Amino acid sequence: MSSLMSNEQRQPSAYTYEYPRPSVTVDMVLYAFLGDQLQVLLIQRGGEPFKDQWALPGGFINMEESLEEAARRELEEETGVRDVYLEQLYTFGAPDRDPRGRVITVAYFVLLSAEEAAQLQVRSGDDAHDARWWNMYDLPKLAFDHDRILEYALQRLRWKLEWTALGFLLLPREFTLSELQSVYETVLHEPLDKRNFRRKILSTGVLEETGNKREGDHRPAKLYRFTAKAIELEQARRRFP
Amino acid sequence: MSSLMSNEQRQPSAYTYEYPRPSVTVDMVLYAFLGDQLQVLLIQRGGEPFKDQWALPGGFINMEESLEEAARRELEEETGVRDVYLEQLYTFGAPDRDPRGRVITVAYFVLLSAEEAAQLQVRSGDDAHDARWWNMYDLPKLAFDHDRILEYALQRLRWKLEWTALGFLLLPREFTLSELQSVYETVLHEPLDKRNFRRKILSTGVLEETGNKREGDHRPAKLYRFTAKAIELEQARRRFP
DNA sequence: CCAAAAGTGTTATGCTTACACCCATGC
DNA sequence: GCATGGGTGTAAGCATAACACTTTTGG
Repeated sequence: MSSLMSNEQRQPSAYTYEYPRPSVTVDMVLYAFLGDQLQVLLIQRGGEPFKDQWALPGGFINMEESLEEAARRELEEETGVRDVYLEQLYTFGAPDRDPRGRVITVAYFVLLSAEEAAQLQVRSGDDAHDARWWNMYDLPKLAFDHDRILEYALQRLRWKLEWTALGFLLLPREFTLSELQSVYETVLHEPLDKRNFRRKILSTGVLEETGNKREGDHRPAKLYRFTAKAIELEQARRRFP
Repeated sequence: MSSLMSNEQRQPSAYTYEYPRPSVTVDMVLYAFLGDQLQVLLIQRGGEPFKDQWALPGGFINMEESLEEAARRELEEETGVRDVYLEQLYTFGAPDRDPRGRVITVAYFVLLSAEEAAQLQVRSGDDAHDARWWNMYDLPKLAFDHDRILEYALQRLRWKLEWTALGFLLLPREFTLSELQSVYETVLHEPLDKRNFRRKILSTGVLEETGNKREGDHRPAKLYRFTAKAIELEQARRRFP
């Protein structure tokens, strides 16, 4: 169980263990709401395997950081963003999910506000030669088992919006109720009644008016922000018993 | 990224990698409902670290099995039970959670019926010298970060019973409504109204009468079983929007 | 004045909750 | 016959869902 380095010569590339060990990575599903669409950030792989195919951003963990620290570090290295909403999603570990060998990945789930998505700039790293946002409902073929990870992430996102008021995490700091409704309709993939939506979301007390208006082509709309208590308030009423 | 063995001499204990790798384990939280109490199976460690302290059953994954296969294999090796309700809980990977080095654990969550719990027999393995059920609300000091894992597992179990009708997974194949209510009250840690509980649980259609009665000290009680559709029916009504 | 999006109330229905007494059996 | 747990119904309050028109602005 000891994690000794090779004791003959201190060469790089020499970590020797009594039993075989898997590699462990973190992969991130970054969601943003841009151009009235639910978008996911993918990178195009620059090397084998799956060269030129699209994949989730991510990378190997370091030995001295926690899993969440690894996710936040990779996120900052690859996109420059920090202090975002992030939670662990699921751990994928089928033995054949990576042709290079046994690689277990801990998937994370990130919701970016419009401001965070705008300031994001991809540092095309060593093994990525492109990166861009994709419409969640029109994705390319994906490397590894990343299609399964995205399917799972969409389930989680839907669950979140069905049961909590966290949809505003995907919007700018100030937003209109119509914009918020658009997020819910896009994620849940169904139309919603405007009056019922407004009544329900306002009744939770997580939103407050900013006093400002969104000027546009037509009648200006009131702007809202979410209140401090909103994020931890993942309130949901119970079904049982 | 290659997982070559040492090429000098083919000794056991020689797996050499270019970069350091963590060990990966699975740990299992086994719940059963015994003696009107919510119980958790713990093993007493026979070796260092945390010698003689209580811990969750679990073990290292093999290279050719998936995470869930590893969990089911360990479960069968350590307790003899198979084909149980099992789901992935969360992955714990703080760098200092194991004093022997970097060990990441994927925690699993198991619900045992009364029959499964009864047939369970612990094969005291190499590093366990005792094993027994503990009341979930009166646990000993635990090894590693297993107290955090159990806290998380209890949250998940509560969530499950609040939102689904899966409480019967902890009972025998035939059970009375009072027994089922007792499971809910114990897990949720609050008293429930008998009439409302019965109406609600019966209205879901996941239960059916077996026609048999539980004979006992007093008036015999009708016995129920869950219907086939019950397990996948993790129905819950939405809060938003 | 026209187009476009913002904003607003009411009603019917069904679910939730609170609450108390009789029933069947063993001893 | 009494102690014990099994079994049952109703009414009030609340949340939900369905539904259409007026308001405000820009061009």
